[in-house]
Amino acid sequence: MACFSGTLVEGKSKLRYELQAKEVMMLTRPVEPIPLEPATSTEAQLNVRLDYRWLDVRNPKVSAVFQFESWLAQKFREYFRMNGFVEIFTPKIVAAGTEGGAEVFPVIYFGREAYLAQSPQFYKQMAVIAGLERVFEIGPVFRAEAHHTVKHLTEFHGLDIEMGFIEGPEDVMDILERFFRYLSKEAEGDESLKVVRQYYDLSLRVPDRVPRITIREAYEVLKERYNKELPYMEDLDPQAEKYLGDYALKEYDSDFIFVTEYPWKVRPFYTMRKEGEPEWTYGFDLLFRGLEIATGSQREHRYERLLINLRDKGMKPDRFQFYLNFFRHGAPPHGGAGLGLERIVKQYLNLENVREARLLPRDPERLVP
RNA sequence: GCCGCGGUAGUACAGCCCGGCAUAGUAUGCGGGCCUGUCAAGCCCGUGACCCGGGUUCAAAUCCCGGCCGCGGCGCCA
Repeated sequence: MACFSGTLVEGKSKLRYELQAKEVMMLTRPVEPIPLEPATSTEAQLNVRLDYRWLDVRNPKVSAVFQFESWLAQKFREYFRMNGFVEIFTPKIVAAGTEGGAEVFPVIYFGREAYLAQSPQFYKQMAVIAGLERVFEIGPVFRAEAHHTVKHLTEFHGLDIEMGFIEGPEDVMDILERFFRYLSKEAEGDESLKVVRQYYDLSLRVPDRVPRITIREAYEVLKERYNKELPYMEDLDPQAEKYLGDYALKEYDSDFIFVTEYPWKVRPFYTMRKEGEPEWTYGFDLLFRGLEIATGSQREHRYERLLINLRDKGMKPDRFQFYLNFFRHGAPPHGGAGLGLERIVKQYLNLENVREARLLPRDPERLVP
């Protein structure tokens, strides 16, 4: 690595300029030839690039991803603070997983069993109940699922929001929708994104009204337009998500679509069930170009109902007593959502793999560098 | 976790199906040279590899088994 100083003059080279060096300072001398050429690093396979990430990211096209990610996180913070949300910082070492399932990483905490937080879910709700009213957090989340896909990481960054005194899940969707509209507008003119724009198309289709369809409507659309039949009351599969992304684009000129009123059986116990139709919920997903980037819902804020929900899920209330306690002294109607930072970046920049949107990705096999 | 495909120089590929006909090929990189205001390009020379462990066979990069790793899909999910 070296530092050159001199005069930049016009030259005959491809770049049209050349530096007439007056001084060359050798900063450090490599101990071996470079294994990955920064200028062409993206021609190598992703796993090789990740092995030599410090070289790969010297490629301006790669570094642009992280400049954009930094910008995006900043805009998230900016937008929600602007709207009265308070940034919170919740523990990542926790006593229980959100659903109490096996998808958490166990850690030994002074001889006791603890886990790496798979979401700030419980604590952001607590913060709302505590009177912070509207909160958000940007923080790491951990998932111990052995996924081998282009959209899963075992460690990623969650963009979480939670808001109190809502009228319904629409309030949460409204603000998410507005956030992406804001993002799109900001991305258009931002000078700091100049380099990023050289490599990536930053235009976003966010119509005045982002489509919202119930999952029951989605079943119909899938069946009629795409000849894709999903079992009733089941979750969308990846192909279905892609179809719905296509549907949103063609029918609404939108990169986004909300799918609402998910079945109770595929949603966590803290989700509020639909009034009069307890088999359905006020839970929704947000699809961005056919990929789930956010999950949200109105939460159940009534203590007795939470107990019923837990029982219906076959879960032991005592394991979640610390969480249930939050609701013992009154809780406002509230709701929120969790978004995946890397997934948003992946979809926004049309990257092929979420790993590209993470400086040092962790997956079931990769632990270094 | 399950299924499919794969693992050959620093990198990207070919060869493997039909085992010996290979001193394992090509491109690029790297080292040197020629050429040339410089760089790049072009040309020449050189450098450097069969994932690991078993098995089959006279003979394995090539066939079989196991492991590890990689890619993708699924389940699941942000």
